Amino acid sequence: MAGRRTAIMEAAARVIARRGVRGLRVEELAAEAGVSTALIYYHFKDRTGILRQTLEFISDRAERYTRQQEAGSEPLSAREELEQSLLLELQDTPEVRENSTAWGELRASAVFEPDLREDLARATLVWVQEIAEILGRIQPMGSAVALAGAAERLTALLEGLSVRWLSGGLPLDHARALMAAGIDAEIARLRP
Amino acid sequence: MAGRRTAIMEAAARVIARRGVRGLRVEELAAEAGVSTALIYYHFKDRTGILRQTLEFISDRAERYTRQQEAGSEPLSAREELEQSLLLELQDTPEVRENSTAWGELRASAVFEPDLREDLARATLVWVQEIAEILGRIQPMGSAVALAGAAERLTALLEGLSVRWLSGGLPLDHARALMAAGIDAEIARLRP
DNA sequence: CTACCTTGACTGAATTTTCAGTTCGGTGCA
DNA sequence: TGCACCGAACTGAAAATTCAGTCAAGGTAG
Repeated sequence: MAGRRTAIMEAAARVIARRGVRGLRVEELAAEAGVSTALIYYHFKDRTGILRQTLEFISDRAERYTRQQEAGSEPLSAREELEQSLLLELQDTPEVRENSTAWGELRASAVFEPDLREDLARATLVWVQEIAEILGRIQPMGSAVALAGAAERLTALLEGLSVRWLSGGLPLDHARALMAAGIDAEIARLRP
Repeated sequence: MAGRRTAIMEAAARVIARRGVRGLRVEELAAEAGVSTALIYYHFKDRTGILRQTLEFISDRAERYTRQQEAGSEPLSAREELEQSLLLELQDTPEVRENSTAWGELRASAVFEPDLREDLARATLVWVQEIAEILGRIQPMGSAVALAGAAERLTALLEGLSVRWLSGGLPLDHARALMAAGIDAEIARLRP
């Protein structure tokens, strides 16, 4: 039902999280997906095709994923929503780790592969706008430019902290504390 | 006099900036350094060795490079020094681009290669402490913890903005403006 | 002085390894 | 009948790594 094609991309996301884009071996991918290598070439043109499609898949998934809000419990304040949304990416669960790692790889790869930039820019824009919108609810009198700026900084900060965490230089709880303080600083800055 | 060994690492930094850690081919490196591939193996154990040593080389160079201060002109205020030091990394000169790109690659690679982590952590620590020290001169009554936190955030933010710039998603002047505002926010946060 | 050795830097040309990508006979199933 | 798929061998090329030696500088015994 999920479709083998999708299963392959899901597996690719896991392998990328484990080995990196450069470290993805199509044989390992086949094993991870429980599929023959031949099938991979049946569904995708070549390795680059796998990568392109998977990275697109990842960025789509990342968009959906941040939007996983309201689950029946009491509605959050805008401030809580902001914290939740940003701190969501700093958790040591397989799912988050996989997504953050893959996202980091996507960013890093885009430095050398212009092909990837468009998707990346689009996904980033959506994300930034989402954060800006929440910030707008916290500080309704903030100018659009100021809100957008704060959102860009917060998301960039999160990415920066995230790589440090994933590359072993920053314990998770410390990263979370830093992020929380960053949110404070930006919100404080929005009121004159 | 510079020594072939050093020349190889300099060439490696250039190749990494051009192709990424992932894209470094030892044959291309040899060509770039004007040297035979065999010489590379004479000086370095293997490809991983080249990377390890080069990345150490890059981080040393980056330290020196940020410290390029007092050049006869009037002494800067601590605030100016902070801005200069951080915005230095957001410039479109070949040298800065090369260093930033290579540094970003180092970070990204460390996610998958634990070998690289130690050097990276050490270099990051030195950098953070340098920034914390400058912040301490701006806000002498700030607690050490608060100063360190602000320094960690500012450096992480810079890294985050830097990859976005290098991956084409963020125009340089905008990145600089965001960074400057981030500095403001952190300094404001340091005074109670 | 000189013939002989040693050593470190270096090279060109293999050799070996690693992968992407292909092919093909065959299976299950709708 | 044809689509989705397996599996496993195979090809070809790109890369990494090694090898057998050259060359120059310096030392040293006779």
